[in-house]
Amino acid sequence: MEELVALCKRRGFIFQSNEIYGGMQGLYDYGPLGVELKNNLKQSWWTSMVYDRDDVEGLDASILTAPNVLKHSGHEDTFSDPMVDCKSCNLRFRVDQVPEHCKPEDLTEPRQFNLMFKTNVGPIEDDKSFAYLRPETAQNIFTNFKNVVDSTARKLPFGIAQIGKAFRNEITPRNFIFRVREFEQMELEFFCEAGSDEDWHNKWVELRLDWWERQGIKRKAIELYHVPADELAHYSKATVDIMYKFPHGLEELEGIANRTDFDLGSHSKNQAELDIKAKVIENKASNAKLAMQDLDTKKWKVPFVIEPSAGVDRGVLAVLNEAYKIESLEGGKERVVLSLKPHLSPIKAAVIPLKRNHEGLVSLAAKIKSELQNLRLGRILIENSGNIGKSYRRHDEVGTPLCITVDFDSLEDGTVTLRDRDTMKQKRVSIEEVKENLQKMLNKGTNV
RNA sequence: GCGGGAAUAGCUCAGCUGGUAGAGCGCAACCUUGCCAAGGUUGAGGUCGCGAGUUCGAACCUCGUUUCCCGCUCCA
Repeated sequence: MEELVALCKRRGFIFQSNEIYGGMQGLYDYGPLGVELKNNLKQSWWTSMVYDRDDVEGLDASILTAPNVLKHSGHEDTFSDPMVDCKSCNLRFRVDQVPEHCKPEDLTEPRQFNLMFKTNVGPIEDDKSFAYLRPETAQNIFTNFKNVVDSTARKLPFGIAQIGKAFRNEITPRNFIFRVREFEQMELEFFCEAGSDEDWHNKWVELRLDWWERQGIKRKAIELYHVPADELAHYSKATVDIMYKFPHGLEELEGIANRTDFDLGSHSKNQAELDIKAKVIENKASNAKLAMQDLDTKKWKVPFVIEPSAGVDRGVLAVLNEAYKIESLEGGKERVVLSLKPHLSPIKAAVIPLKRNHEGLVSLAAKIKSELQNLRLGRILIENSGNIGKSYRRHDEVGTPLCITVDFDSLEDGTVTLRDRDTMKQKRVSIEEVKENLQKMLNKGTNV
């Protein structure tokens, strides 16, 4: 883990937030290469979830969330607890659940552990004018359910996908970008008929495993965890966690939950008419019926929801960890390589003039760079640091799959050297052939 | 939140019993017809995480604090 953290900082993937003022716990910033990697991972998810399917719509909703939403979702009750620590047994309890053997003099003052961030909205600061920063992206998918159905004429089964920031005031952020207070989620809420929910649940577990494999996560580095009944979240009927062998241990990368009709039911008015299976609290604030009408029976039914919910930051960490390799070369040298899948690589290709201050080489390299960039395949970099060996190693370390070297022969015969990151093999091709080589490389192993 | 460890240049680290900071790599400029990180010359970077205290004098001692790591705890 430490090597990975050092590489991330040295090469501009991930920095500690607010570092020049001492840093802030549980917050990280993505640097020049990190933002590319993260965007590529999100794009791959969006492509596979929305573009490649015919039954999913996208959404990008607000982060600031009305208190009513998180009241009826159950978060206000489950995400906010006054806790005390017992100094003699070293355990923490909710104030109302302290066992008898803990003497009052051993207890600390109760402290509020509110996992949801609040912020003030509007000019007046009082108890009523606040909003929450959403603790998950799921809720405003549910609150937009009717909008999406009405504007797209969707029928069951169908899904709504969203990628976005979520915030949790974790007590102990830890393990680099694994557990942080501000993070990004990629969530799909897939709505289906009650009764078909278990089949869809199984299907989504398989689909998600496939996707992670296509991002370079080896199947044997993953274990499925069927969450036992007493550990299930308040909304869940069944949850399967995709556990990945992170550097710090086996932990959750994605959770696929069967949220039943809990959420749509909770956010609906006139619940008694809807035959809701989940236990929901009465809702007098909502003005909507989040249900679908059965055209045969004319009855309104609340769909069940299967939720594959993946952490973007955890995904970045997993992908980096899988790709990170140290190879031993002859002469006792070491080579650090990030064998990222090409579609995830922050830089798709580096164009390197063999001699950095030779005008002919540099301008030909710049021309090639600009032509490749126009293919819109991602970032192409002109690398002009002078020493060819160092340039190759540098790009190995940041995962650039292809290097294109312009030398003196290039000026004569219009050919360049292509160098492959994983095999270190080189081949000579004409400048015209570079494009198709690059394209072929990027198509290899993507989700398309 | 508790216990333990750590923080010195961009990175890795040195700095003896307190006497106002060093190395290698990296970086920048120039030179080098150079294809897998170790060619040459020159140069720019740090007040030693932050704040107090002790002392004639603190990177070094004391206290506090921030951040990171490990173990607990917590973890929709």
